[in-house]
Amino acid sequence: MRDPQDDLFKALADPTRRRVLDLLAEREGATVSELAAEFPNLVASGISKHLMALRAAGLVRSTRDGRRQIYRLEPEAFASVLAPWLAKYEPYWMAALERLRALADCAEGDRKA
Amino acid sequence: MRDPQDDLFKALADPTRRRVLDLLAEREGATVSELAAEFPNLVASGISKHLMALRAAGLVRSTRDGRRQIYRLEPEAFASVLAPWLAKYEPYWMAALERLRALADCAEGDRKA
DNA sequence: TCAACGCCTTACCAATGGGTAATGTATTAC
DNA sequence: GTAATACATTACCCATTGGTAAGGCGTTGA
Repeated sequence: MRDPQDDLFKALADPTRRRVLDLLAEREGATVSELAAEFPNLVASGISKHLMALRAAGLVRSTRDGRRQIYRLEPEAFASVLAPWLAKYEPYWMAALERLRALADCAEGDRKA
Repeated sequence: MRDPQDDLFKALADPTRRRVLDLLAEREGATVSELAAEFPNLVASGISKHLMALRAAGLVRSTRDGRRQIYRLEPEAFASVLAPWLAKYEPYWMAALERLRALADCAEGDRKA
């Protein structure tokens, strides 16, 4: 896998990896063991492998702190790979997004009523 | 696979399927054979399977026209699945996106100079 | 110094998934 | 009616991948 776009989408294809991203978005940095604690049905080494994939895709970044390794979200891949890809379909989903927003506004109106 | 988010990201994980989406975005609707013609190293039935996956993910929609089947982009999945997912990371990649835009502006400035 | 810790790496297994080939099913053309 | 077209579907093969278990390497604390 050399294509960064392919790396990114392959990395996002796994639900465990998406959950890891969610956790990192909430916590603003976490160690492997902290993340592994959130996955009772998984071994720590498995999380490590997932983090490798996320790092290869440029979605996370790791810094050493003693014997621990802190993982954080790396927004660069979002901007340099995902955003350009999304831009190609912008005319298509913009319209649908507007409809979604209208629906949300409508639902909000219902709650207020 | 029951989770729509999982279906969508799994569907986007394959480069052939992303290319199909690109072609559909350019052409505004195409048949299976038209799409298959763009993939010399693939058999038509393979394209059909990919289109099934894309349809299951809600990324494309198909309408019958006699014995042909026309496939189009379905923006609904973009808006109802992808957009909410992106929204969670908006604070992260917004900053990076701004930097990217600044870089683009810089490059444009260079070309003008 | 040495044992425990935190993480990475490797080897390996089972399951998934992309690919083809063959068959089935409408639909069109002759 | 019959043949050809346009896809869908099924069965099957092989490569990839998620998962575990075991071992390695650097770091920390006694």
